[in-house]
Amino acid sequence: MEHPNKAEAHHTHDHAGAKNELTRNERLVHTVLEGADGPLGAYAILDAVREAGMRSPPQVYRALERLQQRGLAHRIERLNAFVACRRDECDGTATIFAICENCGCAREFADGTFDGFVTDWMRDNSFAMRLSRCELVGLCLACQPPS
Amino acid sequence: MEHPNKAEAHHTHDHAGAKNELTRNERLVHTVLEGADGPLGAYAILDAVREAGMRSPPQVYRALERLQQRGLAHRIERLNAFVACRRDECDGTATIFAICENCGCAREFADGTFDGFVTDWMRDNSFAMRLSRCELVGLCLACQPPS
DNA sequence: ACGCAAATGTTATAACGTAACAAAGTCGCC
DNA sequence: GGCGACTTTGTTACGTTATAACATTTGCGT
Ligand SMILES: [Zn+2]
Ligand SMILES: [Zn+2]
Ligand SMILES: [Zn+2]
Ligand SMILES: [Zn+2]
Repeated sequence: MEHPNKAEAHHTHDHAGAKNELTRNERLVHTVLEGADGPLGAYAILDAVREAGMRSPPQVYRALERLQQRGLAHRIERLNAFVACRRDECDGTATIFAICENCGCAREFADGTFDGFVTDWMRDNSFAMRLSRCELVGLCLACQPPS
Repeated sequence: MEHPNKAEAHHTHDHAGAKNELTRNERLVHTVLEGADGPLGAYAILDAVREAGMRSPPQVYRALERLQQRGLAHRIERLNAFVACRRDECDGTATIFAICENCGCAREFADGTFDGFVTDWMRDNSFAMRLSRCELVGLCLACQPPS
């Protein structure tokens, strides 16, 4: 049983500042994610940046990894896809997504009650948490059948 | 943007009852998961059941899908791996895992505070939830460096 | 110019998952 | 028993997602 994904959550500066420190490839990928209307798979991103000069999966995955470290992008585990973070204060350690099964939209938010639950649980159970991920799956308002 | 994973959460009977309704392949896969000391990837499961006669990935994935529907197994998104559920009342709609990055163990639990947060949020935001998944990532007690 | 570290580029391959179709088992019904 | 409908199983072949390993270039301090 071995493990991946040391990718997330280091720095805690604000997004505006972090965006000015991006390398060329990071900026390319981030721009694509910001312009997308929903989560994008790594290979969809690759297609979008190919003409700008990025041609192979490792280039995209590396950029994504660093964007996640800076809290500028998140991976949605359930979809194997990535989104740009639009919450300025977000450091990527406690994100929640509401994912629509019909249109594929993924709305990111944070919640104090959730944070409290997580904090309490890790204290009570001696678990040294590095980050938490919560994914709510269902239908967004626009996709629900008329009442 | 298209979507998968209609696999979860139908029936709500208890596990003991559900286990007696398993087909041959479902039972094989479930037995392997129950005997494992942590999450297993689909191909690891395949290796474990090969001598019993299951020889191809679709067979394993089909069994896993039906075990998940019955609440007898869960997929851990972050690990692309599967575990047997050990909570008798679990229907798979609101599971929480604490995942250790060092030893790979995944402890499943439920929590009333979390359920309340989820219920409130979906009411306040008109989101028709089908299921929720929460994955806490860090170090389990056994894997934490000595204080 | 030289040395070093970070970033980028490239190839090949590993790991995870599914579509599509064929064959065999199960069960009720005439 | 024979037939039809449905479920389960078996098999091939492929699609999608992710990473290992190594080469090259870039930026920068000395
Ligand atoms: Zn965020
Ligand atoms: Zn929707
Ligand atoms: Zn469970
Ligand atoms: Zn551990």
